Order: sequence, then C-alpha cells, then structure tokens
Amino acid sequence: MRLSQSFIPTMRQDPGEAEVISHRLMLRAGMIRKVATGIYSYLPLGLRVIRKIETIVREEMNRVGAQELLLPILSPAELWKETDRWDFYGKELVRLQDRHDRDFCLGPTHEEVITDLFRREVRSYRQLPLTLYQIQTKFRDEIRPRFGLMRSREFIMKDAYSFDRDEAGAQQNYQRMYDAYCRIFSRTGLQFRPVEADTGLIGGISSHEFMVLANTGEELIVFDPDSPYAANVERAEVVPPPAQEPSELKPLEKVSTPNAKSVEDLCALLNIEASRVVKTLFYQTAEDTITGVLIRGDHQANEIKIQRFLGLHDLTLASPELVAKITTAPVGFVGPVGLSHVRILADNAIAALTDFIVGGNEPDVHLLNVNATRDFAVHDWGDFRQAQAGDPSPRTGNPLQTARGIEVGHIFLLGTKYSEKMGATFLDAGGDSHPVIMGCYGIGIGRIAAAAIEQNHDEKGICWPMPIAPYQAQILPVTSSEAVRLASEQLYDELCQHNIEVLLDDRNERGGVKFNDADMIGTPYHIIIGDKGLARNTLEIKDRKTGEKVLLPPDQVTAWIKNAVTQELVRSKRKEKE
RNA sequence: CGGGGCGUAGCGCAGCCCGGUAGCGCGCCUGCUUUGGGAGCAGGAUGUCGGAGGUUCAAAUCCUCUCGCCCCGACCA
Repeated sequence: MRLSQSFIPTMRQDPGEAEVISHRLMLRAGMIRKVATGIYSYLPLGLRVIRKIETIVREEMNRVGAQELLLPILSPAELWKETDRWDFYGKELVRLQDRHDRDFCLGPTHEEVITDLFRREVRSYRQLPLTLYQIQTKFRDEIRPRFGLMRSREFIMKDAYSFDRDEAGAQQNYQRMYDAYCRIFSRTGLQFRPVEADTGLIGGISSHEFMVLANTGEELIVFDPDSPYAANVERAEVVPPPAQEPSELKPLEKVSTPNAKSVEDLCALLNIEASRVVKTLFYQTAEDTITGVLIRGDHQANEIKIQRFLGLHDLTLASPELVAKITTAPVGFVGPVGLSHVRILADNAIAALTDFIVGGNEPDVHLLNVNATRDFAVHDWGDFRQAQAGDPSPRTGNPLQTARGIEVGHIFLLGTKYSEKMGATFLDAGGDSHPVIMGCYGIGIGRIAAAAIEQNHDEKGICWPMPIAPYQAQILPVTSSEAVRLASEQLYDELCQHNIEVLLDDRNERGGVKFNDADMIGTPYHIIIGDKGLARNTLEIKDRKTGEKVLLPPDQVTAWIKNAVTQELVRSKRKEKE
C-alpha cells in the first residue's frame, strides 16, 4: 500500500476525548473514528488488525472442530421471552420494533438464537457433539461505554456454542475451548492469564475468564504466585480464618460517636483499626424486608456471593429510609445487637473476632466489646466478602497477590439452562429425550486489539506484535532524490512480490513526519532509505520495538525482511504448542 | 440514573464574567526555497459560535429549554 493513496488519517495532536493509551493511539494512528458514544467506524488500518485477529481466532476454532456460521443481528422478542431474558437483560438490551410493531432486539449474545436453531434441526445423539461459532457484531447498551474499543456499545465478538449429550462430553469440549483460547491469546502476542470466574446470571457449572494483564484493566484478579490458581475477585473463594480459642470477653459498652457514619470516621474518632469494626450492610430482599450482612470494617462485601447465597438475581442495598423504618436507627449507626427481627448473615471473618465494634441502633452511638452469639444471633455464616491481596490462597495457603486485567475471553459451561427452557432436546440410543448440554465461549475481537496496544506501546506509539500488525514493514524514503525514489519503488515491488505486507511512505513529506507516523502506526520493521545510506550502498532496517538497527545492501533487504517476518510468525505459532 | 465539565474552522484551544467587526496554533490550498526525527518565507480558503426560543438597538457572550459529548459516581452505612 502506498501511503499517498491510503486512507490512514493520522493525528498530530492528542484527541481530547480519549483517556487510555490504546484509545488515543487508535485514534491518532487513524485506525478508528467515533460515530457516537461507544460506537466506532473501523478505518482501513484498524480493520486490517481486526481481520488478522479474526483469522487467528478462526484458525483455532476450526482446528478444534468448531464450524462457522452467521446468526442475524436482529432477533425476535419471542425467543428472549422464552428464557425470560427479555426482562432480565434490562436496559442493556437494545430493543426496537418493526413496521408491524413487533418487538425485536439487537443481539447482545446469541444463546437464544442458536438454541432455537439447534432444537429445530438436531434430533439425535448421533448428531452430537456439535460446536458452532460466529464472528458477529453485538450490541449492548452499556451504562457507561468508555476507553474506545475496550468497552463500546457495538463491538465484534466471536461467540461459540457447544452441544453435548452428556456432562463428560461437555467438560471435554470446555477443555478443548480452554486450550484453543490459550493458543489464540498466545498467538496474538498477548500476556494473559486464565482465571476462575463467576458464572453470573448466565449460570452453569464452571467458567473461566481470560485476562490480559494491564494496569488499565477494569477487572481485578487475585493470583497465587506459586501455583496456577488465579481468580476474578468477584469469584475468588476466601478461606475461613482458623477458629479462635475461647477467651475472656469484655462487657458490652456503649460509646458516643457523633457523626461517625462511616468506618473511616469511626476509626479516626476512636483511634482504632478498621479490622476491629464490623459493618452491617442491609440489602432489600423483599418488599419491606431487609437482610443484614456483617462484614469486617477493612473488608469489602461481595454482592455476587451474597446474591448466590440468597438465591436472588438482583441484590440492591436497602434505601436509608427502609433501613431506618425497620431498624429505627439512622444509616451509619445500625448494628446487629437487638435486631432479632432481621435476618443476619455474617462473613466467616467475624467468627475470628472478639470484642469488636458495631453500630448501636441509636443516633451517634456505637457499641464496644460486641461478640457474636453472646450479643446477637447470626442466622447464617458464610463467605460473603471480596478476596484481597494477602488473603491465603485456597490452594497453597500462600498470600494472594492482585493484578488488573482486561477480560478478552470468557468461557462458560452452561449445562441445560437454555436447552431446558427452550426445549432443545435430543434422543439417546434408547429413544429417551434429554435436554442438550451446552457451553458458550466468547472473545472480544476489538478488545484484543485494544489490549494488545495497552501491552505493546511506547511514548512514540504502537509496537505491534507481528501476528496482528496491520502491515509488516514500512518503507521510509527520507530524502527526496530520484535515486531514493527509485530504490524505494524497487524495494516496494520486491517486498510485494514476496508477499510482505508493506506500506510505502511515498508522501511528499519530510523525514521527520514519516518517522513519527511510522512509529505511531507501529509497523514492526521500518526500512529507511536516504541519500546518505545509498551513497554507501546501504539501507537501514529498524526494529520498531527494540529500536535495533541493521544496515544492509539494498539487494539483501527483501530476504532479510522475509526471513525476519517468517521467523516471528513461526515463533508465535510455536509458543502455543509448548 | 445522580454530580461535574465541555460543545467556537478538519484537530487542539482562546474569546463568554463585563453584549458592540469571531481569533490563535496545527492542519488544508498556491508558489518558491527546503528535505535523515513533526521545515522556512510569501500569499490564500474555511465558521448556521451544537440546536430552538427569549431579553436587547445589538447575543458566541445574558436567560430558558433542548440535543450531543467527556469525566466521576451509582448506594460497602
């Protein structure tokens, strides 16, 4: 491609709208342009990257026997009503009506559509197992789209669905996908980590997320540095602390704590550690009913765990009004003592605490030397808090560490959740009908591109890993003589003939402009052609990432580049075999 | 959904408080010179000041409404 004829609108200045590096660089390198909040056009350069990622994903999907199809973007409300997701999905589901006022939505995911296809077409166990996938644009009306392609409302996703006749087969399929995902992310040149994840409302038996490690990641994970254990904090189990030896308990005591509404206030006022405080969170669990959850002051409640324990799907904190009505105390001063009419759950950490501090159920009062059982009843003990750095690993007991990650893939073993609701069944060898066992497997294509930039850039711009680079080499004629022009043209032809994806910067620009654009775009190899070099019969090849330079006679450049590109592509493929 | 901020030339911004000819830098066009890390000189084009309504002799500027965008938060007591 000749830059003079290409549509690669690079920007000299940082656009005001972009926060994170990947978003800024995608805009500046002319890869994407915004159309509306969370909605982007992919310009030629961006599309090339997307296509390369898609190709890798396709190769690995096909390799594990998944077959590609394409489901529609628009799907009828009826299917979504069958699984109740028409209501559950909430505002994130983009709904619209056709001219006959029939309800439709833009697919945020395709379990319903694929399950419908399955139940119409598949009858017999002989047709199983079956894995289908597509690469399709999805729509989710995110609360707050941000960071460019990282969290957008319209995005490209690879979604695969597996159908098995039994649990063992489904597990096998799940494992095959897990392995395929590892290969995909290795091949795209990303540093990633599979982590145990919550199955969320999608439900099911097991789930893993694939996290690209990056400080700008929106997800928090905990990992055990000495074992493969890693989990999303939403999911990570917290090991209960060892039981305490019974000891002499101090008598309950009231203390005046004016305006100390938060744990922080209270600690400052009483000069104590947050770990001595127990906060009482109230969730509305039915109309006019609240459930209290006791969490140590320095811990964070994990609503997903509480939700799962209570068997609810939308847990919300009770309003201050409701809390005040039921407990007769203002929020900030509510505690479990004397609240026998409210169901109280307590996090396991509380069991190891004695003589702690809770709200006193009157304004500006807290209680000291409170002890569970002696002073109040706990209805249920459990793991209700979020894991944090330093907690013991559930596998080895070593202290866990935390890291930020970008979720680029998520796999679920669904079980029969959708097949049962939608009547997707098959007949076994004995003629009995069973709901098919499903799995679903997603990869954010655009998000991989963004994550790759987060991991591979410097102050000058992007440093693409070879397998997903939009172009493999870029020729920079940095002086304007006829000799340089001819040498550039000749090299360009040669590289094209050898199937190297090459950009020729034939614009009438000064060297500096070309250097800066090439660095920003991030082509892995830059070939610099100038009069100085030609006089010595050399061209300069620069490795974008390392900055290393090689001087070569013009007639050796093509072979060198061809070899280097091939090596890098082979290396990325080999990595996944290890 | 709540709070804050911003919409002025393709991009980045000033002007708005205190109403009176719409500006700056970059980019763009023409010409000449230049050409190994975002060139110099000369000349030039470009705006429904996000939109609607209002106040006023006069509105980018004041008032009301509206749309779009950005950031933070969305209940951890």
